[in-house]
Amino acid sequence: MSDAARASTPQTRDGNTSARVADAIREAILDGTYPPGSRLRQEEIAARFGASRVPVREALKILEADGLVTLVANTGAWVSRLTLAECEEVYQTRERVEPLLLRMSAPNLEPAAIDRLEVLATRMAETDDVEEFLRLDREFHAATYAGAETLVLGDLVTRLWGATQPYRRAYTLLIDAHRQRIVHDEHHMIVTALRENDLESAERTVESHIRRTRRLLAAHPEIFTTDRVVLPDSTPISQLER
Amino acid sequence: MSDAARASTPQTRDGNTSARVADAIREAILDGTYPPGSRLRQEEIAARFGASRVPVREALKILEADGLVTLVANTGAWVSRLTLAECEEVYQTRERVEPLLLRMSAPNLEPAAIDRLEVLATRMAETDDVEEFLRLDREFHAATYAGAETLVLGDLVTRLWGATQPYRRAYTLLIDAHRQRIVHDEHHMIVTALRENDLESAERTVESHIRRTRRLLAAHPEIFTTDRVVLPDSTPISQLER
DNA sequence: GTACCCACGATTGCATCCAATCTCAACCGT
DNA sequence: ACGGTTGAGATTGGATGCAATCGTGGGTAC
Repeated sequence: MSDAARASTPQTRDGNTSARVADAIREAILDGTYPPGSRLRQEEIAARFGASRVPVREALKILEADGLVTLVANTGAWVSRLTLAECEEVYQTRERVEPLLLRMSAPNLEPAAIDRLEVLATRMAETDDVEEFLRLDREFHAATYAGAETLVLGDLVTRLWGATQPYRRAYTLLIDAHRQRIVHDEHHMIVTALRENDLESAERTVESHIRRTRRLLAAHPEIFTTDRVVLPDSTPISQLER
Repeated sequence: MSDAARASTPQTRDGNTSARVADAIREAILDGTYPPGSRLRQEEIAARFGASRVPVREALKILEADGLVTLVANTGAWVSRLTLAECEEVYQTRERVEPLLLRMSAPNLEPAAIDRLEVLATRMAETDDVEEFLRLDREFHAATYAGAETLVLGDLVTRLWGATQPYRRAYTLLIDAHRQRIVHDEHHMIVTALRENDLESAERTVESHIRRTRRLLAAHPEIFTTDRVVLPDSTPISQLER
């Protein structure tokens, strides 16, 4: 264990190192540090977080249950790589589930929260940084669902977002962010529907919002077939380590 | 480690003890051996499966991610207990998701498979054993979804079923199985819709089938508030060990 | 009699160690 | 030259041991 690592977790024991490690790995996967297909070595991760391999293995099991990581017995762990079909499946599921979550959330959204949604949608239209675009998009929809006092469904949606995040990134990198005019229109439509308390319309807008993205992804199958993965800093990795 | 346990897993290592243990615990929860709220002690489980505590802990983490188990740091693991609100949430999610899964499955169901569905529905109407009723119900719907070549969505539905299984049992125990006439009618309606390849109708029938169950559960909140849990063999446990 | 406190046992959390398995490259045979 | 095989190194899987934490019961003060 490195001294630096030990310093960050002095000797206090919070009793949930594995959860912390799982969250950290999850975040690293979502922000593109670990792209799909990349290998996760227990020892390396353990060293990075100043823990032993046991909590790392527990974290990997958690992430496997989340669908973010694929484990092969006695062999190793890789960041899950979705096929186009699986990705479409996730999107179709989101089309059905997220409108419901929005319906549960909407009645509890304060006017101030809706104003903030508007701000987010506008900022999203203005940025041309891909990573910020993704972050804002995520934040927008999360804020949209923030009113739902839900445990199960919120977790589920978070999971579905997580599973498809790398492909959203790949797609956004492919398409110029400024071309996504309609995305911003849809976001503003959602805000309006929420403000007018038109649940029916809000549900339908989210649904078609997701469906449109699904179709666009399906129109770019090369995102799923290529071994080349472009990292956020534009460093191409031609052959992912196996 | 007991000799009996060691005999069942001689010294061959399959490399996925934790997955095996997780499956076994999951099954024990689903068949009512571990009712909601009961405590899961690592050492006891380890002894039961002839493993050390490490794979047991990994299994518990997996089950926690599945929502079947609730872990508290430095304190222990309990079989998750849903509130009525959470249970309704799961059912509402199922109302949206299962019709989709059925739609994906239906085109791939052979006529023979549909015949088998009919048999299952009929047998279900004839039995008066609660456990068999539950088993057949599960099998019926699983067979209904068997045509879907899906990884993500199938897993999701399985998970949702798992989370609510104990409450389905409690409810079924409450209501006389023979009174559930309408359940059988709904099942036969699903079979008919599948046979006639009427996807729209099949989707809607499943949806209202689930919705009806949700409403019935909501009409019996005592299932969720009581500490008394009736085990399948009718052994009442008044106070679950904490 | 009740409320608070402390110490002990029970249980979990994590690190270390060892065994089993896989990977990969060099080697051999054809 | 090419495909199959084998052995060393790398990596994972699991068991044991110890430290930290929590629940609980007994004791004490008020």
